[in-house]
Amino acid sequence: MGKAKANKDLSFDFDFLDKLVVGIGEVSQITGIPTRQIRYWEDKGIISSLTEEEGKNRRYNYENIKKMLLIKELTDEGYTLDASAEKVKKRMEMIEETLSKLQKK
Amino acid sequence: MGKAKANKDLSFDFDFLDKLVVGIGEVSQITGIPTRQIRYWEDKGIISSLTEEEGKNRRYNYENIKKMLLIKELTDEGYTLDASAEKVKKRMEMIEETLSKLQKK
DNA sequence: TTGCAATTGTAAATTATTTACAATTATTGA
DNA sequence: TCAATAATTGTAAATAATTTACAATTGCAA
Repeated sequence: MGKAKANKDLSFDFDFLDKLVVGIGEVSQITGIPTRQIRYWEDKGIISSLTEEEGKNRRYNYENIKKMLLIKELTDEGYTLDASAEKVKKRMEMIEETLSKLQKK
Repeated sequence: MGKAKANKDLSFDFDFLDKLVVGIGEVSQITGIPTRQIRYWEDKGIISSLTEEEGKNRRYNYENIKKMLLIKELTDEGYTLDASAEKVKKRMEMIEETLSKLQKK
């Protein structure tokens, strides 16, 4: 197997992450955050979902999920929810910057 | 922002992919393969899901999804379903090898 | 102990998925 | 061409998962 081929398969994962959209149950499984808590955070405006029409199931992309994981990290450390959300904003910007660089490559 | 920090955030994505488990609706959105077709492929034994109990909703991990995408690629090229499945086996091994190397790092 | 932040509980309605049976549409070799 | 097989698609009824809304509970700091 050539190294070039392996890299091709891998770089594709950034397209994959881009398409990745999952429901609240999956997010809960992935992050360990209860669905009830995810909805609460959304009610509070801390996070957001992609869902357009109300009544339809919530959909989250990679960025949303990443954000939840970061917030969870910080609240576990002892920060309040609002403080965590504030801090996460800055980290999110970093991540986006990193990802966009890698996508271009 | 330090480069080290960015790398840390990124390497975390391999853990993320590991935890990633999604339902059939999401897989359909991500891959563009209709849910009906995904179930058909599963019936035929071409792909598999993680679901243990029957009647419960199907769950797919990253490997499953990747496999579907590869099969779709090949059938679109004109290969039969069985031939595609055969070819994909080998490519899957490559991908796993690549991923496991990156996870260790 | 009061007030607020944060989380959790749950019922009824709705949305999404499952299974099972069947029909339809290519494709291929005789 | 035609028959056989591959591949996909349709759908109804049952079940699983999610939504919203109203409320209760828990934890913590002033």
